Amino acid sequence: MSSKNNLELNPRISVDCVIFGFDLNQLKVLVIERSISDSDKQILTLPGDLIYEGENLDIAANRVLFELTGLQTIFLEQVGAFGDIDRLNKESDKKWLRAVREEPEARVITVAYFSLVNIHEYAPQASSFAKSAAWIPLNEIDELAFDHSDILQTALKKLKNKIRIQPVGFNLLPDKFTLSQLQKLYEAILGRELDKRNFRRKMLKLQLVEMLEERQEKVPHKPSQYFKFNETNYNKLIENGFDNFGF
Amino acid sequence: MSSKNNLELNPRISVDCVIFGFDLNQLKVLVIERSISDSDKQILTLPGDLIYEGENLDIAANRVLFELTGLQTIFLEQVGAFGDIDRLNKESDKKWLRAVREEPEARVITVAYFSLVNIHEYAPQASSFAKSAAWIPLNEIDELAFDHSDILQTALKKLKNKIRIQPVGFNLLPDKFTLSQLQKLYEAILGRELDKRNFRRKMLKLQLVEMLEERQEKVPHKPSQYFKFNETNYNKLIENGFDNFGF
DNA sequence: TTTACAAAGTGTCACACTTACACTTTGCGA
DNA sequence: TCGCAAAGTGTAAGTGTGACACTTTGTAAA
Repeated sequence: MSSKNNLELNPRISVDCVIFGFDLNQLKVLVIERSISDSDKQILTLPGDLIYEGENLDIAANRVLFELTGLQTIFLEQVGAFGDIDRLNKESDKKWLRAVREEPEARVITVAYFSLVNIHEYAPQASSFAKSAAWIPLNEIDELAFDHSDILQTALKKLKNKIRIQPVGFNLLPDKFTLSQLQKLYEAILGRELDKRNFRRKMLKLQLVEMLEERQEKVPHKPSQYFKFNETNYNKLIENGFDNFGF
Repeated sequence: MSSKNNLELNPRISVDCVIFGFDLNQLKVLVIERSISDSDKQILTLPGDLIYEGENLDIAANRVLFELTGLQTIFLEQVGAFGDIDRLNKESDKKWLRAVREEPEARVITVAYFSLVNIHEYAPQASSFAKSAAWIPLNEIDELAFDHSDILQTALKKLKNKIRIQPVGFNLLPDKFTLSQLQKLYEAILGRELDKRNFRRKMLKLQLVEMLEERQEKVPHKPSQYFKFNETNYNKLIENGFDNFGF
């Protein structure tokens, strides 16, 4: 088996992470601005890299995410594998690959993961590798390198589906939050507005949240109560889902 | 980079298929009984194999499925990637790998797909490679080789989730079928019994099915009407999903 | 101190869907 | 003609959804 042959036969494996964050207002995504050394051409990518020899996929995903952004100990859920033959074939992307990869022409199959984090607990730290990691609002991202737009869209679809049947928000919100903030999160994910009264009724009926004594201070309007998640019920609902599937 | 090093660095990629079939009574899964030449030791696996150089994942999945079972032109939906370091490390599995694979010790990451087929339209044909392909009732499968039990469970979970929000059955049932048969399918997937009247009401209200003129014949009881899927509404519901997500 | 502002918070009604439940019908075959 | 076995059918109580508008309250500016 020749070296060239071998190179083609055995694709490299990478992992890419779609990290959603919420700043109490907007849904954002963590992206890496990558540039070829001493040039100002930049490409925007999801945080990702090749896995190591003998490294489990989910461990690799956590490692790569940490190396590129400083984010750690995150629960990552798999989105799927993306392996189209031409996924790295855009000319603008190949330039970057040639500058950085040992075997820039090699086929790479990537396994994508996604997660939700509280944006304020996780200020990304750009590593030396990436020029910078940054939170970008979902609706301001127009093009990512490689097939990363595709990966992002698939992850977003998964998140939208997830929110139908499981509670979401524990990882995206601070310990105490207002119901309006939780509602904004749902609206950001679902991409449409919800009725305030109906939303509150639902959340309280599910006993997903509990009212705290504390309320907002120094806001120029009626201060809202703070709530916290009821962890027991939250986890129960994660297990069982909260719709009845129509039967 | 040494050859050995290279072998470890670059995992092989395979695809595995979880094919669900329904015989109007039970949910079954297509498995391959694989044996090491002239021995009677057998292992049970999902249909799967290594992908070719330069072959897209979903095309590989269709090819491998066809080669092993004769099934063709099937819509395959991705389940995910399975890449744990020790997924091929059971001693009983390694024996088979050593007999069949060029590099039996190489790491293999697999991408799993699943699909639903009408069991009567797709009688699997064992190829020369596999000793035999067979439909086995879901509840009679106790152990599969490698991590294939894990893959099967993940695919089943995906199917259960899918059925909540999308119609299912078009591919699993013959052109004409009775509502009891459709109900049995749902019960098989969900793993619990459903109320006959409520089930019918729901299916008819959704306009998912249409009553045909024809009815059963020569059954030793009141013959049932045959129904067919309303393809337009079926596809519409696949697009939009049929629950309201609670909001 | 009064006033304006801005977001919080609250209730109801009509409607649709879900759940639980038992008897009658019908064609075949003995 | 009788028995069987599965098909087929209706209703009532309860629960969730969707649409809708006004009052409350703390802050900050006048």
